[in-house]
Amino acid sequence: MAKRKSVSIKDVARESQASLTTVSLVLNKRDWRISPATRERVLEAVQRLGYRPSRMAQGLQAQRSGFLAILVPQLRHAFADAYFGELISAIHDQAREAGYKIILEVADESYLAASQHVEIFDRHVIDGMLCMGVTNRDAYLRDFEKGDRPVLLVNNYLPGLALNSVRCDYIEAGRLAGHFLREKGHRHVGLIHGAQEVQTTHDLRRGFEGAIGLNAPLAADLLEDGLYTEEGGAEAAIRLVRRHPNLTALFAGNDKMAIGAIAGLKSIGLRVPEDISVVGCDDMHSAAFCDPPLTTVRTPIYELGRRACERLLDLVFNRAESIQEIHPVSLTVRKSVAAPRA
Amino acid sequence: MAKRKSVSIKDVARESQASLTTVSLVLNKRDWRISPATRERVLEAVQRLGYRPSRMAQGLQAQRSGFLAILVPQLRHAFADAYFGELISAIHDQAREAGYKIILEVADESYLAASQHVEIFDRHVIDGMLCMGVTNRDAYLRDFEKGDRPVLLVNNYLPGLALNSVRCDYIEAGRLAGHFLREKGHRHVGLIHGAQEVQTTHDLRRGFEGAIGLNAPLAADLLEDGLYTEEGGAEAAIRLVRRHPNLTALFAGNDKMAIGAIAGLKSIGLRVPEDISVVGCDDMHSAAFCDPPLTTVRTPIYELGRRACERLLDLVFNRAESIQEIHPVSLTVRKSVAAPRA
DNA sequence: CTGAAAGCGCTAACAC
DNA sequence: GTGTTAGCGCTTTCAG
Repeated sequence: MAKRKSVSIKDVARESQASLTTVSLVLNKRDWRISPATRERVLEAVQRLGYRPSRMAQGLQAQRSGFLAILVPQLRHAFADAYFGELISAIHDQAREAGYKIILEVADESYLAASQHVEIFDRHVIDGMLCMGVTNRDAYLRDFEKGDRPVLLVNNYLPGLALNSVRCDYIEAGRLAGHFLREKGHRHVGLIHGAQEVQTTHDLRRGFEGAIGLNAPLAADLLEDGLYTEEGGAEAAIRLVRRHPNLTALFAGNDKMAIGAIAGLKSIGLRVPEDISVVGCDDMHSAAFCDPPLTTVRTPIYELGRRACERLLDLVFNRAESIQEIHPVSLTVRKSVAAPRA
Repeated sequence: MAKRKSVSIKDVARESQASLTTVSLVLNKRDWRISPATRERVLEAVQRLGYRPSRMAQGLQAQRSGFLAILVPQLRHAFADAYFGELISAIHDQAREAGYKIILEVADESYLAASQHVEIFDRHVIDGMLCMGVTNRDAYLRDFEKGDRPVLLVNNYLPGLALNSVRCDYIEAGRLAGHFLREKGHRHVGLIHGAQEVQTTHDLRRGFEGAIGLNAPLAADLLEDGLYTEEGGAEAAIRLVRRHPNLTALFAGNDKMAIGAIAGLKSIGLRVPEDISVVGCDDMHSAAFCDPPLTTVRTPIYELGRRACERLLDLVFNRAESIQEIHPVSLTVRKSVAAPRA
């Protein structure tokens, strides 16, 4: 591991018979007053020595690190998840175009106890932060309410808190699913929702309730928490149909639960969609690939991730003060919904 | 977005009537010669002002950034993948314990064309790099062969190149799968492999061939490329059974292809495992959740990721010169294998 | 057109 | 015990 002594701007200056200033000016295209000859010499030296400016030194000088953090909640294995993965991928792509790098932070208990989410700003490790998978219980988000740090929630929001947010319209998502099922003739439907502490869970339910032709909220015994997981979705589905054998359709708050629900229903001898229909939400890659292919509400996660990153940088560079964006959703029809059995 | 002027070590020095040195010494626990009274004053000032040392400035001084990169290949949406996700999660967890942060880099064409994979070192953005999902065609890896930069391949290796590597034993993985199927009585088996340019693909095949009781390599028409995807696995499975209706079992090089294969087989009216058995490789989370639950070779991905990160830091801190580690695998038996039909 | 010098925030020899 | 000072590598006034 031979320590390669890195070449600095000084070396370039010496080699090109120019001063530090001159080299810096040339490199930063502020060279409109530098003579072509000098510029050539500098550029040649840069080339020859393989000089690359240190980003740490530049950062120190500019008081900008060039990093953005993605904060994800503690999950079994946080990044092994298609939903988060797609967001992360999108954010990365967008950040790169802006010359920014992405760092990953997991907001687990010890992390928050040590106030790492704030320290990462104060220590100038990052210029901005995107928070994914937040819930109403994430008290640490209050630390960002003053708006003195560029922070933005991705695809969620917290009713009480004034936090920047870019998200999909989950009321409309629920409405689309409910409307589609009603049109197909379903009158007895159940809902497998995600965590109650996630605001979009409530939005989704409200939209759904309105669209299936209910004037009142869905009865509590037509709701089950599917924990956002396949396992949870499977168990929730089984509990629902055991309790209400006349159910003809289920709507799940995300595709993972929907896919789990299908597996669960099959495991107790029900056919999808012949005996019971299932609608998901997200339109993840795997939604097209389960059996039967899933009819689901498409929330444009990738596009949303890019947009969130774009807006965060607006915050970082003071091109925006505060952000609230709600993006439209649509319905992807596949094979998991049929008319109710006679 | 009020620009919060961050408090520096100077402010602390002034407030605590001490010098920069003293403050620095106290903060870095080199304070064995500082008087308790002074230390108290300093600590109090630090507390009161909410001082946090700038990591950029520290990095500049120490010539260490405190960042590690994870380099992943270009994928449709790179991070939306359970295999990579689990590795990333593991690496993150390990890095955190060492006070390191993880940055994500995607090795797409434009990235490599610009030699970003090298520049990120030269610009002191990172102290080390972990490469995931590499193939024999990744020519850029040669740039790391000299060993002057701390780089380590995760769960793969390249036969021709002298690169650090921490990986699972894929020869043994193939052997375990083959042996299990043979024990169950299978004599006509097919293999759905991953990309030929991935070295472990060959290891897996060699191990498999040996164990199913072949003296020669598997006939070419018993092999299909499943592209590491569900779709690819499905198509490969269908092609194999169409071509050889007497096949009683399939081995897939990863769980995604195995799950796809099961879906594909079902779609043409075959039952798993009654008509045909399927074995996967990885033991991902979803392997327990398909229908039927997948019998698969467990490659301890999470543990491997942590270990890879640990060893990379050994490289970074010159505690190791070069690294080659091969980790054991095991078999997880579920429901996707039965004895061949009579 | 070009260069000297200050300063970003921190650490560590080397005084005193 | 504590402070002075010289960098780490870069950008940017401000003078020539």
